[in-house]
Amino acid sequence: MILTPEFYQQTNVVAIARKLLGKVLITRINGELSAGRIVETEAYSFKERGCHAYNSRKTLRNEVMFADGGIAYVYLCYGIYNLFNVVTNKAGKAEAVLIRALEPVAGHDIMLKRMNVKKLTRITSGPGKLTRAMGIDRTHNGVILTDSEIVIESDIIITPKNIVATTRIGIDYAGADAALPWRFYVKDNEWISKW
DNA sequence: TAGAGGATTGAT
DNA sequence: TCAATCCTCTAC
Repeated sequence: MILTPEFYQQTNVVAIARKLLGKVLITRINGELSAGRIVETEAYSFKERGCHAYNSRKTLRNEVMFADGGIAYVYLCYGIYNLFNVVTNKAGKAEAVLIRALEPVAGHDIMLKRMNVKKLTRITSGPGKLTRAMGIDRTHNGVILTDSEIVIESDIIITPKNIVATTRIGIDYAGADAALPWRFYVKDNEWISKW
């Protein structure tokens, strides 16, 4: 079942980041279907420095974060990688969940082709890599995740004891907020970005 | 309008 | 440890 706008518009982005573990991200780009189970996420909120929209600072890039939850926020990082986020909360409350790793469940051949590799080895283990494998790029910024080329469906439930909470990656500039335990991943899963 | 830097990755 | 690479934001 496709996740509803109500799911995305809950007001606790950290809770949503936890619940997204086990869900399945599905893309149908140019008619090519691929899907992956979400095994690693990070939460970002306008309330803390790690977030592009810290202090509700609105720019051309992060504008979609200020819309109602349930759409994609895709942006270019380091000039090379597209990073895929799910916008959450209500309009005006800029929060999002970064999808950091997937476990491929369908469309393996398409992913291998997009990555230009032959073997299915950790091709979705990292935020920059999974967007390439799934065919996501900046043209998908702002698409509706409940009805578009990109959707997320509910699937298995990850029980709390199988969820690991730790600090986020690559946000040293965020000062004290870099210590927030807002990164979540499925325990012992071989597809997470780092362990 | 120029300059600095980044929610990363893979090779050295 | 370091370069690739280019868009975005900030300051002048």
